[in-house]
Amino acid sequence: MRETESAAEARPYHHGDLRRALIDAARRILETKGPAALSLRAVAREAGVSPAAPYHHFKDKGELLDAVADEGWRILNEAMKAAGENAPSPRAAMPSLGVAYVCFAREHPALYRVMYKRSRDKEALPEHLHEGEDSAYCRTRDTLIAAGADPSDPVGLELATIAAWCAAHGLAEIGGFQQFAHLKEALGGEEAFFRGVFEHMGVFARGLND
Amino acid sequence: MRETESAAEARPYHHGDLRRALIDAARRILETKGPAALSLRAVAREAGVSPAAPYHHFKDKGELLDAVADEGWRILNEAMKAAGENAPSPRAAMPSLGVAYVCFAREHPALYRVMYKRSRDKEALPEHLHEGEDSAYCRTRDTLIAAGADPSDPVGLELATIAAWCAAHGLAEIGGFQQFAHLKEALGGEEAFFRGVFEHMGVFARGLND
DNA sequence: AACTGAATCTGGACGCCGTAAAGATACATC
DNA sequence: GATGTATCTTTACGGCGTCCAGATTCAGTT
Repeated sequence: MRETESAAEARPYHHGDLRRALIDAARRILETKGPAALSLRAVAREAGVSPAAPYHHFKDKGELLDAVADEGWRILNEAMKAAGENAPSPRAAMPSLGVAYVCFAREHPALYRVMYKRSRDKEALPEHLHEGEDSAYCRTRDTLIAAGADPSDPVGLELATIAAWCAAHGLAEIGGFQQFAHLKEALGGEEAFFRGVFEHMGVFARGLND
Repeated sequence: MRETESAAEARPYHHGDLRRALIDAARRILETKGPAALSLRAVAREAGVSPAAPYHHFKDKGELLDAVADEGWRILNEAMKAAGENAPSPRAAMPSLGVAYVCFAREHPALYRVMYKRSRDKEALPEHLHEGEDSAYCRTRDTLIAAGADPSDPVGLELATIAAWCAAHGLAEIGGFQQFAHLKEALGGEEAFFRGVFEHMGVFARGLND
C-alpha cells in the first residue's frame, strides 16, 4: 500500500542485508551507550526495523552477540598481527603483542566485554583463535619461541602461552580501574603503565619460581 | 487479618533480618542457577517476600549485588590469608597465594563473576582490598617482598603486585575454558594446571624482558 | 506475464524484569 | 494506649526477550 515511496525515506520492506546492518547497529550502540544499553530491541530500533525482525537472521540475542564478538576477535587479531610485524626485533615482539592486546581492550571496552561475556557463557574461546598461523594464540606461541622459549617442550610452551594470555587479559580487565590512575600519571600515560606492568611480570614470576 | 498463624508457616509480617536473608538468597541462587538467574524478583521470591521488599534495604539491584560481592571479597581474603599462613616457607607463599586465588574463583564462579562485574561497572576495585595488613592486595605485595622483590622501589613493587593480580585474575577467568581440558588431564587435575601456568609465567616474562 | 512457494518483515501478545507509589501492618517510644 | 516510623504488600508502568499469525516482497516456473 505504500504507493508514493518517492520521499527520501524509501525504506523498502526487505532490507537487503539486515544481518550486516544489525551487527553494525549493535556495535554503534556498544560504542556510544555501552554494553548495558545493548538490547535486541534497541539494536532493531537502531537498524530501523521491528523488534522481531532480527529473529530471521539470528536464533536469539546470544547469536547476534556472537557475531559481534566475532568481529571483535577479528579486529584484535589484526591489531596483534600488525604489532608483531612492526616490532623492531623478534625480541621486542613479545611486549608489543601484549601492549597491542591491552590497548585494543581499552580502546573498545564494551566490545571486549561482549567478547569475553560470550566466551564465559560458553566456557570456551572461539575456535578460530587457535587455528592457523595468523591466529592470535598461535602468534603468541611463536613469538614466545622467537623470544627464547623451548620449542621442544610442547606442554611447557602451551602453559607459557596461556600464562601470557592470562597476563594480558587480566591487565585488560584490571588496567582501567581508578586505583591505578596515579601510576598512569606517574609513568606518563596508560600505555606506559601497561608496559610497566608487563615488565614487572618478571618480578612476580621470580617470586614464584626460585 | 492473619488470625490463626498457628501453622508452621508462621512468616511474621516483619522478617527480622531481611537484608541478611536477601544476601543469602542471592548467593543460593548464584550457586544453584548461576548469574543469569539472579534477578531482584527471584531473590525476593527465594526469601519469601514481595518483589518490592528489597528496596527498604538496598537502593537498587546494584546495591544488593555490591553486598553479595563484598562477601565474596571477604571469603577470597580469608582463603588467601589461610594460603599465606599455611605456606611451608616464605618462598612457597607466592604460588600458594595465586593458586588459592584461582581456586576460589573456580569454586565460586558465579560469585566471582558478580564481584568483577560490579567492579567493572564502577571501574574500581573495592577500597578495602587495598587497606590494612590483611587485605589481599597488601598481602600479595608483602609476599612479593618476602620472595625477593625490592622494597625500596615503591613503583616497581606496585607494578609487580598488579602484575601478579593480573595473572591471577586472567587465569581465574580463562582457566575454565574447555580448550584447556586436555592440559588439566595431562597434568593431573585443575590445580596442577593452575600451578603449571603460574610456573610458566617466568617463560613469558623472560620473553618479555631480556 | 501470471502463479506459486519461500524468505523476510510487521504487529501484537506473553511473561519476565527493575522500579516507583500508595496503602497495610507491626514495632517502638512515650 | 496513642502515635510515629520502619517494614512489607499491592498495584502499576515501561522495557525486555521471544513467539506467533499475518502482510509483503522476492525468485523461479510455466
